[in-house]
Amino acid sequence: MRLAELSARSGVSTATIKYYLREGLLHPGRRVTATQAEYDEEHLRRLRLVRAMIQVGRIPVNSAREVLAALGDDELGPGERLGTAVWALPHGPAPDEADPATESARHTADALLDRMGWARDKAERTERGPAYGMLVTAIVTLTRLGYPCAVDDLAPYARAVEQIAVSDLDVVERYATPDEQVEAAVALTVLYEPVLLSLRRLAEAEESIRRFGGA
Amino acid sequence: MRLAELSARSGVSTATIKYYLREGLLHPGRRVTATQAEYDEEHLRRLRLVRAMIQVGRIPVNSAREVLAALGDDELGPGERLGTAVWALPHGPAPDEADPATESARHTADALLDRMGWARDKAERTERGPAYGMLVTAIVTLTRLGYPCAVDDLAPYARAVEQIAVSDLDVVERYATPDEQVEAAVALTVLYEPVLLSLRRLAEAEESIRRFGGA
DNA sequence: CAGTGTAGGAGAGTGGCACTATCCAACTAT
DNA sequence: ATAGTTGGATAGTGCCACTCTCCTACACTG
Repeated sequence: MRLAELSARSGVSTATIKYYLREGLLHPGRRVTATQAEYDEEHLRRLRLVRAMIQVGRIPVNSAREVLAALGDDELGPGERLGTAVWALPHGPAPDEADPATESARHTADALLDRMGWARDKAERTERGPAYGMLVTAIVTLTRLGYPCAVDDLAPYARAVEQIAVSDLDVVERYATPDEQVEAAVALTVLYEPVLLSLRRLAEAEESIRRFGGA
Repeated sequence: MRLAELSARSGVSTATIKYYLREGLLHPGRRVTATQAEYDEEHLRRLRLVRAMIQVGRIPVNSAREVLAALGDDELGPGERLGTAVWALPHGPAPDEADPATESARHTADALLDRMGWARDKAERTERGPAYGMLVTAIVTLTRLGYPCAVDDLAPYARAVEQIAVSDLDVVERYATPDEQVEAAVALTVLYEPVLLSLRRLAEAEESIRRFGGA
């Protein structure tokens, strides 16, 4: 298929596809002549994943490129591919070590992880990815704003996401090959975030009405 | 306190504070002379909330202004204030009704809400806020990308967020006055989102290693 | 095979947004 | 007195995801 058809079938403008090609988010098509190229279903799938990451996941183009590079890196084993890809997913700023509040936030985070039995030692926590840093940063912010976030406040969240993780991995395991599993893991991590956030708001609205009544 | 001190105590540059004043995110200070104004603890608190919404919640300035307007609107009762504020929180595009996939996505969402016993009729679902639309849009995207999201795939998420909502509302109820409760509800909705997302990634990493082993 | 239209590559341009730099008149501290 | 600071107004900056323009090389049509 030609660029125009790729555009029609994906709903993405040709100009934007050209931009993605330039940015290295899409492999160039098979050159048919000096000025024409042929694209296939693989390009379409890739393009949809790119759109999902950028539009749904609000992932910057640079990060998306890194994620895709990790997904397609045949040098790495499945586990490394997944780790590298998820590592490249956007995460806020690392905690500010100069801020004394970071120290106690880290303490809170560690206490929570201990209680949950996750990532038992310090090395695992920092090496496993940026999520631990994201959590510490979030706790610092909450504390600075005067909102409570002791271990007891966070524990219900941790227990809830534990169930979610089980469900996520069940879905991933439905895929046959490691390659598919890795891609699915990245896609589902990103794509279920809006599901999670919107369901949380719905659940809050429901619970709020249950407690305080309508109006 | 003067603008410079407000800046020092909040860690926000004077230039940015001036920008927020201009944009109506902060009430102007009490004018002392023609060229000087006095700010108080209330301004500091408001400024921190603004920073949290914009930096942590990535809420656009325009939306933040609407949220703050709702919070401070004395014409409304507490329930309405909360509803209006949460409504103004950012949400992706509304579902594209022209797309036939929207129809079946809505069906999936409805089935999920029925199973959970949330927002029993159609009117409630659309009037309660944009979260229902967010959910439908997310389901459409997942389906288009070929990822499963039947009711059975979503139900674990819904059950998990149900627990989270209970915990959230427990926190809100710790606050004494309705005013504080409304502000806390908005702040916690926004500020716990990064906590939720980072914990989910940690839990996924943990579960992934549990199933597939390290490396 | 001429004519007309389209494909696709390259680079510059656009628009939105969250700031930020500059200027200036009015004030404050010494 | 005078040097520095304050705060308001305005214009500018930097980033980023596109998007527009131009141009040449083709591909169909008669």
